[in-house]
Amino acid sequence: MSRVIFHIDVNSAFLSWTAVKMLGEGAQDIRLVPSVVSGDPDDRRSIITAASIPAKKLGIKTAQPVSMALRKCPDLIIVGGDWQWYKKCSRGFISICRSYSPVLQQFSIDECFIDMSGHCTRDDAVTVATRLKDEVKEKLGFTVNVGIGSNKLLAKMASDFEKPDKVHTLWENEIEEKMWPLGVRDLLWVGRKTEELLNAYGINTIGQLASVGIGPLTQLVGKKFAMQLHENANGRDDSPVETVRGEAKSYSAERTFSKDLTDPKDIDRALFNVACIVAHRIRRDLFRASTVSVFVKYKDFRVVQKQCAMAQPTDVTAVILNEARRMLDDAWDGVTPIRQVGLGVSKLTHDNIRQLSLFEDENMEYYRQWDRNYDEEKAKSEDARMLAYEEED
DNA sequence: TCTGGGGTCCTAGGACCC
DNA sequence: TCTGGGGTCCTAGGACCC
Repeated sequence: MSRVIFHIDVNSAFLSWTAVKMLGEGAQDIRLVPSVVSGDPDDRRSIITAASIPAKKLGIKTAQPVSMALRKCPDLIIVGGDWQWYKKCSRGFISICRSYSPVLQQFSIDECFIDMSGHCTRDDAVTVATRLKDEVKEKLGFTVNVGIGSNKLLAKMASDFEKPDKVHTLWENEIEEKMWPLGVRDLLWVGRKTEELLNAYGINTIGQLASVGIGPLTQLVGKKFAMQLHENANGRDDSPVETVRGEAKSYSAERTFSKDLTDPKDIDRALFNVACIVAHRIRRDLFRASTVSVFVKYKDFRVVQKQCAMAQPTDVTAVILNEARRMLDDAWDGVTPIRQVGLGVSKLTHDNIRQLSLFEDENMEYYRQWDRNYDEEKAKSEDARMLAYEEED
């Protein structure tokens, strides 16, 4: 049976959302001038999260360092992000999409797929998609692109065509004309490394990739990835629109320093901070973790990672931090300057069985109380920020 | 020019078991 | 003492996504 899938993508999401918020505060519309959103506008090491179309026309792209963008456009407007506001915008956007079809898969904060099979036909798909996009614009004040196809891959490729505020189709009979002339990099799952590899073998367009046999492709990228690339380049994808989001498999947090650090005290302070954040998140989601990992990134971007399995799963900050400290000692020579430090947990479980251990740290109850205090403070400050936006409604 | 932060999945090698 | 082969788990590293 043939399906009708929409992929809906907010145009320059963080920038559009920030623009809507600033318009409400009486500011100019930053979408109409060269502007960007970045993590910390005052930090030269931060990178661009979203750029306006006028900024993109000057060669400013997402993921570029702010310092580089400033060279291209000295009077660039740089604004910081506001996560609570973005979540509110995202909820409004998803809720409108869901009213068109309950079979919805949220792909990220600003993208989703909906399965429109049964809600519209191929013939009126563009009309319905146009109505959806106009409804978002009218009710929420920002624009989206809608891509339409018979599967998720084609829909997603289609939404990436000309922006903003557009509806595009990519049906099977349009693949040759609309998709095959594109460079391989435009295909989902082909990043910089794979592009370089394919180019080195004379495979430059998606059409060329589509005609390469599985055998030669397997030699290049391995069997699993070869199968995926071959199917996708030919426009095939039978994955369903998944309405239930799977549970998280890992949590992590990292900090990049404004200057590379060598003082163990500074590095330990950062490790402490990320441990608090990660442990708080797993407690919030009622998880315990069995594996802790720590990583450092050096000046030259070389990354060293250590991971270890714990005797029993835990959600206690102090326990996680101690493992991380031990591994960091192992990973870092104590001399080489460090750019970034991170901590992650995985092997998550909801089990709440605490095995009695003869060697349980006698301070454990103190640690748990410390965590409860931390969680309370965190909840209070988050409620306060959220409330600021809820009151506007 | 000099590169954030948060995730997922895959691969390869070694340990260990049968 | 030396040998095959399969399965699983662990760790390290690397690719990709937004």
